[in-house]
Amino acid sequence: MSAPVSSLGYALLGLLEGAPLSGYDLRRIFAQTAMKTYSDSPGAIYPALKKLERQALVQGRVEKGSGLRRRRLYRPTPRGREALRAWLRRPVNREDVSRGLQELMLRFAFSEPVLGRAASVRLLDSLEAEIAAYLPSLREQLAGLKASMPLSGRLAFESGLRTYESLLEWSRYARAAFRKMR
Amino acid sequence: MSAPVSSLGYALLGLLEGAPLSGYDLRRIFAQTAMKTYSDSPGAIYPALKKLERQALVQGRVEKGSGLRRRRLYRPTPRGREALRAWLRRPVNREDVSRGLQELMLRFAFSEPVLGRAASVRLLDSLEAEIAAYLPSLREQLAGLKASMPLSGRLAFESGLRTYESLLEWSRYARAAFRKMR
DNA sequence: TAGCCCATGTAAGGAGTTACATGATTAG
DNA sequence: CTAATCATGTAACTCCTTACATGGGCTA
Repeated sequence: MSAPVSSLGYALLGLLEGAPLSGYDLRRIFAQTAMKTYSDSPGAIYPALKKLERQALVQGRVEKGSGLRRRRLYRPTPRGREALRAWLRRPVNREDVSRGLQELMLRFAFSEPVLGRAASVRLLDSLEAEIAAYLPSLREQLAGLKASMPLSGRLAFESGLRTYESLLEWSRYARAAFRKMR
Repeated sequence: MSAPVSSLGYALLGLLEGAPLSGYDLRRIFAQTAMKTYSDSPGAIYPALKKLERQALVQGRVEKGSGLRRRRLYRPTPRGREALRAWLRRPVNREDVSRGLQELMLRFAFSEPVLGRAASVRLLDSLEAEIAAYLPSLREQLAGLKASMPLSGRLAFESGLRTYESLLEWSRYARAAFRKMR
């Protein structure tokens, strides 16, 4: 019974699945790329890597090579690879869409290289289903609150609605992209 | 020198500005409305309220009235009202847009009832400026990584781009809504 | 040889999570 | 009178934040 893996933990596992990386590499990725959700602070990354290692999900070893500085490169273990896959295979649920979409998008980003196109499309399936189920309840809520809300509150709410609507459109676009590549 | 106020703290202050509420009321708001970003757990709300009270930003008092259960109703103090205003007046910066838009939207939602339309429009101004400055760097990043990225990674990135593009459109729509109401 | 980037780490503290505890009031 | 709901709270734990510490190697 391994302890639960945090969102940051999965992000690290996913990146390591692509290539062995050091803590410093990972920090640079979070600092420089659009993965701004995750902190690049050493106080976050290094302890997280240690925890994954304690859980036997990754293994770090100091790079031996032409007189370089000590650099601990981490690789996923078989158990780590399996944990990542299980995470990527989880169908999208209400929580995933109602509470921040960035973790979901990270999952989607990793899905194809790790599990293959079919799994990515399955993620899109469940994403569309969840959004389709969520949108009406949001629209209802808006209709109910419209009268009592200040204008800027209503507009902020509508911005949320638009986010989900445009995500649905994106999902269909993503589907088409997968079809084209077959 | 008051200690910093957390995102949750501002959310509470903003809601209390509208009407005096109890911890339980606030939990229900977070649980039932679309403000799913914030937790409705008692272990989050009650300590946060106590902290705000320690900082003299809110004041709680037990409702006296027709034989009711004890209910501690909180109201913002003058200092609390000023802290909320200062938060709402902060112009949008890169961090605000690159790292989760929900807090930003909360600020916008409170802006009009607390500060008035002009302040809401100023927020839109700085939001549009930030997005306009951020988008090109994202597009560049995408162009650079396109080749080395798996398809689902590219698509996830594009979903982020679309989010910002549609936020720009929303901002113009929001502007128009304010003009109409003049 | 000074200064800068590479690279890893720790310590203290803040804030949220889960789970538990407690008790009052209302509905059936 | 029993269950559900209202209402507030605490304790233990985890995780992240900020700030500091350390030292190797490269470049001017």
